[in-house]
Amino acid sequence: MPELPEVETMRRGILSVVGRQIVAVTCPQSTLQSIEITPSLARLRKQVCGQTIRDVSRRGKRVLVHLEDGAVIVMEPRMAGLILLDNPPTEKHLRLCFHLEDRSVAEETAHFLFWDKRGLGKVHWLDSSQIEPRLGRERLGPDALEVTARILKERLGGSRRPIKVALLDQKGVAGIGNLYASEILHWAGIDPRLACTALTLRQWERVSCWTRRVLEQAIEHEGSTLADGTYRNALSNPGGYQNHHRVYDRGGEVCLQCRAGTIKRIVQAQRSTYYCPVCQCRRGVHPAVIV
DNA sequence: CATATGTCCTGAGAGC
DNA sequence: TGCTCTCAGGACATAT
Repeated sequence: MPELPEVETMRRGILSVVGRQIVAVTCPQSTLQSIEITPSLARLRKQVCGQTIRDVSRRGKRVLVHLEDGAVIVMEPRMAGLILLDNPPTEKHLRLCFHLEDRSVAEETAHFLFWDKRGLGKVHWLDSSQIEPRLGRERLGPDALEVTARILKERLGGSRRPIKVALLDQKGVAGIGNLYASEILHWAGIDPRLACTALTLRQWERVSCWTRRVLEQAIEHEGSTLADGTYRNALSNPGGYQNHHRVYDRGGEVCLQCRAGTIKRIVQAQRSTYYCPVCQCRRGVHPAVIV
């Protein structure tokens, strides 16, 4: 579930590791299958031990830990991964521990952790020459916090796919996932089934505007912790944006915007989409552009 | 080329 | 109670 707001919250949560040196990487005992580490755990260890962390950045839904030699550790939480300073929800799902040099200051963390309940997450070590080909514009679109109407129309406007499905494609725009795609389109008042080719510039303006607003608001609330309780910030505290959801997982409930419509759940590209048929469906739209 | 579908993985919850 | 089944959706591989 972690999307841009959750991943950004994790990034901010571990910023205190900047300036610290990694001294060891351990793979805590687990009865579960190991997550994918590339090129390998041995190589990761060899390359990062002794390196000082220069920065922690984010690209879409990935966190990049920048090392002094120009390489990066890329952490992908995917569905159920967390990047933590402490207090993992379970010991069982601890996948990687990056140990930091001991400064003998009790308040300072001695490590940061990669925890993953389902094992779908990934950790990569990339040298400086691999960063652009793996994470550059050819592979991932511009960050969703930086989109404009012009960028959206340029990158998605030619697609015949429904707008909701196109927003999930990380090659178009990076950072939007299933939850926020529904939320953004609800605020923008746009039918999730509408083909990208049918959107007007005015509608792209609404999408870009609400993309930034919804994601920024969600970051302010430190992301969304759903009913399963999996998502946590770096200190293992839940987020708060779930209390502000307008449509996601609210199928059958009354629309909080118009108080008239009932939130509908449909499936698009094997994923749930939630929307309000009153707020988000314009009369007079030709049926052919609803895909 | 664009778009669609299958796959990985575990835990939660439903139904019997 | 404990079993089996289905579902959740990130990103990418493979198919159309």
